[in-house]
Amino acid sequence: MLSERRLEVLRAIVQDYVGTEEPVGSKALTERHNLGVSPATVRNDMAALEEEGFIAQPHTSAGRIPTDKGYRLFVDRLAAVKPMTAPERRAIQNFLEGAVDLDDVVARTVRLLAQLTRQVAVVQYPSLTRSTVRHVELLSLAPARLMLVLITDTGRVEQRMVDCPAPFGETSLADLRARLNSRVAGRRFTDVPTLVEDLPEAFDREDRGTVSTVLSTLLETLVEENEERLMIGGTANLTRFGHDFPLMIRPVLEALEEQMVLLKLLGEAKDPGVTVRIGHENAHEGLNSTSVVSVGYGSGGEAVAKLGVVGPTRMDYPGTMGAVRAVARYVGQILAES
Amino acid sequence: MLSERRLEVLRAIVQDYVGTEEPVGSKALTERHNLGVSPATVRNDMAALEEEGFIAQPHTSAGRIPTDKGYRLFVDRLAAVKPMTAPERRAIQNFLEGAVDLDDVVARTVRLLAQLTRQVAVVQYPSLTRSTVRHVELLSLAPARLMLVLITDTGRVEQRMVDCPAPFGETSLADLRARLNSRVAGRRFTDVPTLVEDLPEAFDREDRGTVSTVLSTLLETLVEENEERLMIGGTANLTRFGHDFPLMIRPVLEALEEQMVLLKLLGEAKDPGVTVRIGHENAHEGLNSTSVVSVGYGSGGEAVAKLGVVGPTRMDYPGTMGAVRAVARYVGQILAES
DNA sequence: TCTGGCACTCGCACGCGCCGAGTGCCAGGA
DNA sequence: TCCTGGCACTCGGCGCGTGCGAGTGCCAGA
Repeated sequence: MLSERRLEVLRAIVQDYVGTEEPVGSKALTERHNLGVSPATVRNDMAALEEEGFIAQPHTSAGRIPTDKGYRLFVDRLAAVKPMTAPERRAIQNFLEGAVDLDDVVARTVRLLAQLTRQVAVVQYPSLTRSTVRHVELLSLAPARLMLVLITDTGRVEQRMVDCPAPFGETSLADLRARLNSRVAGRRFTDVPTLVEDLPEAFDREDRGTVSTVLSTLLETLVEENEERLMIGGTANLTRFGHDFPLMIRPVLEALEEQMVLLKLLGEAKDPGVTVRIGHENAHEGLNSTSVVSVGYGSGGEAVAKLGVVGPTRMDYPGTMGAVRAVARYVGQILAES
Repeated sequence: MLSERRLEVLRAIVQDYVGTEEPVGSKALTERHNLGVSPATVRNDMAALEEEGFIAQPHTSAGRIPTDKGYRLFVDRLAAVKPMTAPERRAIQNFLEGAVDLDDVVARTVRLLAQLTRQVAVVQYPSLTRSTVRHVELLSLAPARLMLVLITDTGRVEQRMVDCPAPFGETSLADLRARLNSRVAGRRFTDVPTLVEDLPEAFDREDRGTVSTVLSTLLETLVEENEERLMIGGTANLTRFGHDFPLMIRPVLEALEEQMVLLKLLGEAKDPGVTVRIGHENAHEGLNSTSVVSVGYGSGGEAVAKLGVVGPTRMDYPGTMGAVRAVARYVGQILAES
């Protein structure tokens, strides 16, 4: 129903508005893009686009700006993901390769994403529930006090204190450690509960309490949504939001401080590729004037976590999507190596 | 040289300005505080205070606002740290007690501080170099690939990958693990280098390369300023900075993103009690219009790290100092228990 | 040394008018 | 049928002048 030219006009509006941050009028459009028609024609097209809800006027007698619906159409049908250039790809790789441990990988990824996209970057730590167990370690700190250390194949390490109901001998400890590891090492975390179910039965009556306590601590660690962690960065980029930003920036900062909000935000994107949520498509009210570009990453083919950026709806979608996708790819590689 | 009343006037100015965020004039001062003198007298005092550089006028014929020097005098001589109330103290304790591991303690502390002070909170992880070793763990991931896990008495856990120059047997590994722990467990990290110096000599020639590699990885982990980590939160509070904030907020956000800047900021405060750095006293330019209130915390008497808040120079110093001190105290307790 | 009085300053809010970018509509032409 | 040039209209932004009021400095008198 929308003619080819009208789509072209929409694309031109989005591109100009993203560049100039100012409402774009019919005359400016014809001057900067050779659409082959006069401003008057463009005006008619604009009226039609406005009728359909793809663009809007901030005030009468101003230029047009894209609506969320307009950006949606642009992303879905008018824009191609812009691939990174070779030097950019090399830079990404170099930057990530120096990482010394998982925290470092995540921290570097956040900084990298923030720099590349000039937006706020969010990186989720590899999910425990979607990883496999590399090793479980038990340390005796005091006669009735243990430390449980959990290590995943993605390099993530979690530790928990365990207060035992009764003192636990060094031999029992070694036994438990060995049995635990032989059962769960290399297995997926989601399988752990059933794998250790009958473990207490292998121990003396007096040790069973402690073994159960250790196991329940282990299982608690895996409870979804407790185990998720993430890191954000590049919040200084929010200051480039626009001239009217003082009122925009606060709800965004507030939303970014809520782990739950961000996790939901990333979690909602089920798409295997890059997902874009524009303006009001985001459930959280504070993020109604932002877009979220996210993608899963993982060491193998499977995604173990998500990463993405949060920026104004008026953003360079092709470039941002390209950067996000590229970074996710390289982070996956780095994790596979470690 | 400054009479008692003039100090009283300064105190009144600081208090009013902190409350109203607006320059305060002589008339308003006499109305809100019973100084026992007329506005005209206060005006003379103000002129004197301005002469000495404690207060300033934003423009001719406006009220006065305190200068950095004025705040400094206020903090040093006119203000007492405001202790937390009993319910507040209970709330702090309750909030921190639910923490499940060190990351959680730090995360909760950041949120707590940000909420209590309504400012940006910064919490440094317990320094490795100022902690003692609880345990060193070595795991074999592949024939020539180890994972080194370092656990401190404050609950901090660091892990590193080690690529061995030669395959390393399971018995050698157990041997190294045992020797390493018997030497360093319970010792201060700063002593570790000398304690492990001659360790390679106890091993067969073929294993020495690997042992050395492990040790140098261990030592690298301890290099100061690489090993420091921190967490920040409450950046949304920056939006309460003032009406002129758009230009203020960016450099602050940028400074907060630089780990190094923050570490220096906290590191500079050598005072055993609460330290306050006001405005231009902060070396970093972006923080010239902010004040930093920080204090050391630790499980015992000794500080293992710092925490604090960053806010506008126009802040409630007594209250902020009280909150920071109280939180530090409770975090110390929590760490001592774990 | 403090106080009341007084003239002065100056930032700010308000109202006004101009300018110009941008629009919608319409009649004429391909 | 679709495009184009022309035209009248709208309205936000900007510069300017004005009045107001909070606040000041200074001075003479208690």
